[in-house]
Parts: sequence; structure tokens; C-alpha cells
Amino acid sequence: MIETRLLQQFIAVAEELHFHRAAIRLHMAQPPLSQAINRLEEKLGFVLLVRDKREVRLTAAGHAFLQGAYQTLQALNQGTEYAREVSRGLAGKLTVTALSIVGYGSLLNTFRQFKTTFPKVQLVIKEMPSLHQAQAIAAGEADIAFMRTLPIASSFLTSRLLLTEDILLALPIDHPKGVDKDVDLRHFAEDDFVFTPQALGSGYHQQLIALCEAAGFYPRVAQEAAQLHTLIGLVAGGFGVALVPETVAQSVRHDSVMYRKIRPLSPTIDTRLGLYATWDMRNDSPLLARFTSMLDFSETSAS
Amino acid sequence: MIETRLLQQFIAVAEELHFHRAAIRLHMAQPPLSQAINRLEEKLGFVLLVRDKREVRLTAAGHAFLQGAYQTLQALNQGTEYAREVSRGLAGKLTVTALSIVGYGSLLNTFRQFKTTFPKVQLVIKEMPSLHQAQAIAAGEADIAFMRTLPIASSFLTSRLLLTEDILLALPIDHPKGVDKDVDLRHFAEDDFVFTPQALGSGYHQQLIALCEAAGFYPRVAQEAAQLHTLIGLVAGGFGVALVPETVAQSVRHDSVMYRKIRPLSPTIDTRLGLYATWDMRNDSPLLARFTSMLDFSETSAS
DNA sequence: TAAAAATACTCCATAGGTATTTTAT
DNA sequence: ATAAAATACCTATGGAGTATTTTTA
Repeated sequence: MIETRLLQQFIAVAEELHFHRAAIRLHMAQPPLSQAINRLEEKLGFVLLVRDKREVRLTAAGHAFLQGAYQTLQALNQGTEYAREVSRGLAGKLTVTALSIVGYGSLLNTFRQFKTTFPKVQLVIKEMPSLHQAQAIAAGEADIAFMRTLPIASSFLTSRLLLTEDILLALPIDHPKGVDKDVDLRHFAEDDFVFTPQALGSGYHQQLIALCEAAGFYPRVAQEAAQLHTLIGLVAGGFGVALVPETVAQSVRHDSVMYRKIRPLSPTIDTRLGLYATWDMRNDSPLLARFTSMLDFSETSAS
Repeated sequence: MIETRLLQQFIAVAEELHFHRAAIRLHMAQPPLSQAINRLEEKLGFVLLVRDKREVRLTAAGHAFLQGAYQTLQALNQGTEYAREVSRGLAGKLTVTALSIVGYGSLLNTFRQFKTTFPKVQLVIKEMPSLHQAQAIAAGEADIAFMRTLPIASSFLTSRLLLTEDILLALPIDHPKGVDKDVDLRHFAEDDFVFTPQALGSGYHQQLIALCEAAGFYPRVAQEAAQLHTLIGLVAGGFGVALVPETVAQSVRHDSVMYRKIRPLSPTIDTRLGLYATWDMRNDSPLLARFTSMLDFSETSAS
């Protein structure tokens, strides 16, 4: 393998076409430079320079090798520079997973802020179910996940509560029980419900079911929709009512749909939903550190 | 500057994620490998690997640097390999200049043969006036020139006669003086002539004029055309007659044009035209050597 | 306690320096 | 005679080896 020092020495001679001047440029003496070029030619097995009649010229192969030497040093410098920027958290890739970014409210602002602050950073957002998110974090395929639930305890995973929000009931604007500012969920036991599919939310989905069960009924699921705007569309179309987080209600609006707060059933049943950020504590990505420092966590934390 | 040895050592550790195994792969002991990676990190100014809890992991910067290391070594290997092929005359670029390749007959076959024999070689053919050709050869911008004349003697230029050919007279098919197999140029003293512009041919052009002068007249140039097929087109259109080399007559044919040999005027006046190959004898391009060896020169040579 | 990396040192290969010779104009 | 590269020989830096210690699971 040819050392970069040798490439630099060859470049100097090839550019100066004069061993003495090249040696000066390299801050060394002429004889060892001659020896170095000889070594290089020896290693390569073909002649790079012709030294005759008081002049040094490049051979065709020498010219081709010079181009290769330039490209090699350029690749080295660019690679080094890029790695340095990555080490400073100014370049690289940050992979974020989330259930559905629609409705994550302030999180979208953080994404926007991050992208403008670090324009060289590639911010990849992948939407996937909670279970896949946890796997992606564990496998190192993603840097940070935003889930509705705390993942199964792992010594390497860190989770922090980002925000808590009310669960709202979405109902058609002409629904007879939606006259008040807030509603009693028990009055909707006989209503049809529209839900996201089980797989999409896992813990999130279970929490909504649990809320209904606390109100004394198991919801009759009339229709399922993976996309939140489809879900709200179905509510508007009269297919049923739906339970949605507050931030979703803020971003997914519909003329024929109104959102109502749920009156607390008892102090033990939580009508609020958490949003958790989860990452691998072994992940030393400077970008992750910069990203998490931009998030404002709820004072209550979890590991 | 980071040496390639260091890159190889880093790649081994980054791939094995184990100093001992990497050292075995590199045919060296583990301690100096640890030191080498430390040196590398020291030079770079940032950490590439985290060695903790019995496992070695790449940092984000380490991962980025690994990609750079791969690209650097790839550039080096490709550059070396390409230069080796150039040194063997299997790759590279051969720049050929010519007045107009149309009609150079067997030369076109040589081009074709060369391209199929050395498919990796880029064969560049540039058409330009003789004077520019000579300059291009002298400046090293072209490897070999095909001219109608011998260039001004230069200690570095080599010229060899490729072929000699008759000068033919092109005349419209209904021309009254074209009945015989060959013609006497003196009978055309009063005819209009069509010529290529002076600049295009220089010596070639002068030689045609000289032929007319030997026949006792200076040709009346009715029209000029740089392109040979335009020239013949003008002859067909009745704008005049034209003097053309035999190989041009063979490749540029026209229904309304006939070609006639010129009867020798005297033993001293040459009605034949030479085609010379000229190159710089200092040019050590293996491709040039391979190319010239494909040319079959006329037994008469010139330096 | 065992496995892996770091530390401490020793050594020698080789890149580079100095003096000189060779070569070509 | 002169300019430039090659040769000869010497020196010393630093990369690699061996023995040992430190670290952590």
C-alpha cells in the first residue's frame, strides 16, 4: 500500500518538475526525495517520471497516477473534514421514529428549529408502530423514538416524558350529547366508535380502551382508520365518535367535527395521555445530544 | 496527513470491533495497534471508538471516518490500477489530429482496429489546419498528426510518410474535356476552380496551386468550400472543377461528378501527394507506440 | 476471575540528512 | 563549467514487539 506521504512527495515533484524545488516545498533535502520517488516507482512497478536532458517530465502513466493521487488526497481530506463535523454535531444523520407526527404539536417546531440550526444534518423521520420503534432504537437503526408508552425496561434505554395531554372526544357537530363544554364518557356507551387499528398504537390504543372500560363499557368499534385525518373524516361522516389526543385535535380540524373534553371519572383513572421520548443511552451521537437539548421535557421524568 | 497504514489499521478495528482480532488480521500485536489508533485519534482531534464495558463501538464520527477511509483507499487503488493500465498501453487517451479524416482511406481502418483492440482507450480525433496540428504536437496537446506536408524541422519531431496518392481532377459529368481516362491539366487553364480555403491545407493547398502553375496557369478560384462533400457538391453544381487526392475521390462520390487522372506534365513535377504522420519523439506514451506500430508506413521515410 | 485493552519499555527498520559523485549541456 | 539528479553512508524518529498492568463484567 502506498503511503500518503509518498503521494504528497510525488505531487510536489510532478507539479514542480524539479526535484530540488519540490524538496524545498516539502521542507526536506533533495536526495531523500529522489529516493522516495524511486521507492514509489519500485512499489508501483512502472515509471512515473523521465529524468533526462536536464528536464523532468511526467510519463503518461505518471500523469494518470497524479490524477489518482489528487483524488485520493481529496477523498481523505473530505472524509476527515466530514467526520470532524459529525464529531461536532454539525453534520450527519439523525433518525427519528414516531407514531404519527401529525398532532405532535410542539415537536414539529423542534424538528423545524433543528433543521434550520443544523442545515447539513439529514433529519430522517420514520413513522412506525411502537413495537417497531423500540426495536429500531435497540438495533441502533434509529436515534430517538416518540411513543405513547414507556418501552419495556432495558438497561440501555432512556425515556423521558415530553408532554401530557387530555384525551378528547371527537363527535359529529350535530350529535345530541355534545352540547356541553365537556362530556361524560358514560353517556356514549351505546355509541359507535371509530378507532385506529390496534397495531398502530399498542399501548396508546389500550389506554383508550381502558378509559372506556373505566366508564363501564367496551367500545363498539364500527370502523378503523390508520390515518388520523381519515379517522376524523369518518367521525364527520357519522360513522361514530372517536377518542383522540389533544394535539391531534389541534392539528386535524374538520367543519363537521367538534372536540369535547372528557369529565374525570375518578381520581384513579387517567384521562390524560403521555408522549415519551426514548433513546439508547449508549448512543453517543452529538446530534442526539443536541436534539434532546432542544426538547423541553415535562418536569416528571422516567428512566 | 494521515497515512494509509493508519487507515487500514482503523478499518480492521472498525470492522472487527475487537483489537486483538484486528491485530491478527493485520499480522501484528495488539498493543501497537492500540497505540496506532490512539495516534490516529490524536491527529484527528476527535474520538473514533469507545472502548468500554468489554466492547468496542464506533462513534458517529468514527462511522463517518470509516466511510471516508473506504473511499480514500478505493481512490488510491483505482488510481494505481488505472495508471498501471496506462503504463501498459491498455488505457488512457490518444489524441490524433488530421486535416480531414474523410478520404484518409486505410487510416480509418487503423482507427477502427485500434478502438476494438484497446476498448478502454479514449481515441480523440481533432480536425484542424496543419499549422495548428504542428503546434498541438509541440505543446503536447496531441499525440500524432496526419498532415499533407512535412512540418518545419524540429529536433523533437518525427515524421514518416504514410502513403502517396495521385491528385485527381473532379469535374461535372457533362464536362466536354472529360471524355478520356486521364486528362491534360493544361486544357483547364480557362476553367473555373473550386478550392478548399487556404488556411485548411497550407502546404497541401500550395502543392495544388504549384501543380497548376507547372501546367502554365494560375487557377481562377470561383468558389471555396471547407467541407469536402460541399466542394464536390459545388463541382456537381457546375461551379467549377476541383483537384482532390485519390482517397478523397474514393470516399466522396457523387452521381454528377467524375474523377480523372492527371497526365504527368514532366518528370520533375509531382502529380502525387503525400500523407505524413508526425509525432513528438519525446512522447513516451505506450499508446502512441502501439498506434504507430499499427500504421503501415511507406518504405520511404523522413525524420 | 477472566478477557480485553492500556501502559511501559525496548528495538530496529526506514525515512531523512550530509557529503559526494555522476551526468548532461 | 554548471546545474541537477543519483549514490553512499550515517542518523534518529517512530512504529512494532514483549512483558506487564489496569479495567470491568
